[in-house]
Amino acid sequence: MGEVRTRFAPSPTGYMHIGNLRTALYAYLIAKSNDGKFILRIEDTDQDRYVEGAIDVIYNTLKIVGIEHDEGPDIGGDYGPYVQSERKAIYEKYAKELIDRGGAYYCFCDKERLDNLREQSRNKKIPFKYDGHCRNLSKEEVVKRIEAGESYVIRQKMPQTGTTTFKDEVFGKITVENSSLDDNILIKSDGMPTYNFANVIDDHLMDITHVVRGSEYLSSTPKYNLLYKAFGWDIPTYIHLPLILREDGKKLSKREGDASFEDLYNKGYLKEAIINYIALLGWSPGTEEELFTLDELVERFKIEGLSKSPAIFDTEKLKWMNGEYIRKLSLEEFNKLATPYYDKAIKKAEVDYMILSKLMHTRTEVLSHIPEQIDFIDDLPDYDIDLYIHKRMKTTPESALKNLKEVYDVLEALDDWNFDNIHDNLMDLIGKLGVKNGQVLWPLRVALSGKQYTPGGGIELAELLGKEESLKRIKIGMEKLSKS
RNA sequence: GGCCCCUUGGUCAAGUGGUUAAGAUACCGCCCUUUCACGGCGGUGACAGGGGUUCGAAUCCCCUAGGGGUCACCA
Repeated sequence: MGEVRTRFAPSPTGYMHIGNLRTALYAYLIAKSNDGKFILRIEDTDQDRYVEGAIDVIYNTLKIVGIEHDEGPDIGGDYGPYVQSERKAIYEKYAKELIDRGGAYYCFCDKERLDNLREQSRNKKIPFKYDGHCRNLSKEEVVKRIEAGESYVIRQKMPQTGTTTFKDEVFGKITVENSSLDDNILIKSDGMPTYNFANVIDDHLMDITHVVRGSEYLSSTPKYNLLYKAFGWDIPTYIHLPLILREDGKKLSKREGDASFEDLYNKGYLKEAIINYIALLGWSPGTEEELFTLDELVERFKIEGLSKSPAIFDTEKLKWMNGEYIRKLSLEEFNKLATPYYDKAIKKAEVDYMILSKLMHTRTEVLSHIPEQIDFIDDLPDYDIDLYIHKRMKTTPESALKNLKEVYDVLEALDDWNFDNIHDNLMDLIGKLGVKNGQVLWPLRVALSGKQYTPGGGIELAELLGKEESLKRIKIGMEKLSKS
């Protein structure tokens, strides 16, 4: 076999949802794991759906995640142009050839007639199929009507008997009755090809060896096969991918599912985690490992590892995996990524972000969750003194008040405000009082944060908030407690 | 509805005729511990159902059920 060539052929809708990205990933992996080429082709034959800037979304996403194409509209290649709207003349030529070969025909049926047909089949409760009205027009009549300026499309002429079988690498052999195949439109009345035609022409002309796409194309693949046959072309290796479903089992939709790469990325999921996670939706390395970089995926990827059944996109697991990637970051890297989120939550207080990052690093699964975890830094929330009661710690409002006073005095006397100093002095106090750590530290943590859970304990928070603010908050705590 | 496809714990999944049916996540418990988190240890939980084939079936065949895809001058 020659060089493996795969392609990712999105239509520019301005939106890269997770399923599309995964298709791109797999196409890339199949090419790269075979030292092949990965091509980007833009399928923009639907002019009504033109979206400004949509192609940039595609470029940007691929660039961010590191899926680099070897050929494409932006970088060229030997098989261009890589934008379908620029290949109009090519499709036209092949459509004519196909007509000559008897695999297609001109059709002059207008929308009204078609709608009528559709209405009829709906009433009869049978699936709509073009009735072949124009299938056998004479050449003369066709010429005459075209010259008269009648609008036309070109339809594929499906065999009316027999079956068509094709082999898919993941789904195996699939056979359908030719009679169930509709005479699809190949060239629209605006002269543009439909996907049904363009994908076959382009895949052939661009020497695509492995066609990778979602399983929603499974049912139209026989038609494409017939096209290849009509032209006498080699049929590529088909690799249809199982769908990715939403948590409720429905197909991903951009309306509700919100599972676009962009959304996830903006929410604070790391690109490495997203790629790693979606790689595992529908593919398994066959081992127990599950953390892979893109390069490692290239190394491990095998078509045999693809599964047939659809996978549900599970945010919980993505979260966990994102946490894994965050924990792998160095403190400095984490700090850098977290800073914008700190800025969002901290407007007034002056805190050392590196100290904060030490606390947040193992406590962050998704970056966007950072602000709510540190919302107490700017403003001490108005909390209930019940917070001072901790069963296991055996703290009560009374003991809390007593120990808070002790803490206040110790901390107030501290000149050098750093973790070790705070720690040692507080521990001394605890020793002197002869109580458990929690007796002192729990009330301190509550007084400083006013929250039930915080990143870090009393000592860490004291260091973070600084002497002045810490003392102020402890005082507030004592006041609350003595009032009760 | 026709056609096509799919079906192992809540989720992702290994498994290709003989296994105590992996692992991960989630959940629960214990340990660590100044809360939480991290980390460590342990636990609950699955072959959709029914028929075959076979000495033996999660693995092969059939039926049923459930789910999905597709039936456009969209891709």
